[in-house]
Amino acid sequence: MKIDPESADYPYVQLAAHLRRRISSGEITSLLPSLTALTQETGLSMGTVRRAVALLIDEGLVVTVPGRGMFVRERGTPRQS
Amino acid sequence: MKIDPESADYPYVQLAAHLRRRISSGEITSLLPSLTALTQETGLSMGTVRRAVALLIDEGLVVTVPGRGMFVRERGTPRQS
DNA sequence: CACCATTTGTTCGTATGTATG
DNA sequence: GCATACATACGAACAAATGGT
Repeated sequence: MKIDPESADYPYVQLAAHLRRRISSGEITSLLPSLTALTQETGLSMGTVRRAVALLIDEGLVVTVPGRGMFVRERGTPRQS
Repeated sequence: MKIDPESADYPYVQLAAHLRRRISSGEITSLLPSLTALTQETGLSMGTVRRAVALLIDEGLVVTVPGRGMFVRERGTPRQS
């Protein structure tokens, strides 16, 4: 993914929007790329990637499982397993 | 304030709870201590203090104004000025 | 059982940007 | 221009959970 530092939107907002699109388009169905994978894809730092994901978690779109990964939350599933 | 590293709660959770109490008790009425003041009071880093405040912002309890400070949101006031 | 690789979660210190006065 | 204060980002470290060897 390309992050544009010149954009009016902050990188973490851009990445969140990008992931939102990849999810709603069906490109990502269950398991999201790991944090480290996303840092490499984007060139962003881990903290910034984490922050973008935090937005999706707040939106109830994604759930995370320590040691496992980050998953697209299924419809009608509790936010926290 | 005292942050207990041995506590089960994370420091940012402890601080958020502490500020919530100081607000609901009426000890803090409008202007909160600045981020730097809170870092000194608590011994936490700026990022961690910011994170605790972010919780209160999400709860609609606090609003921030760059260059001004952080304020207790009045009832019936929009979250973002 | 122990060990280890992977992954998420938190924190730190610092730097830079932006808004206010 | 300058000082204050919030906002974002970076890189690094450490912990905890999971799953496989």
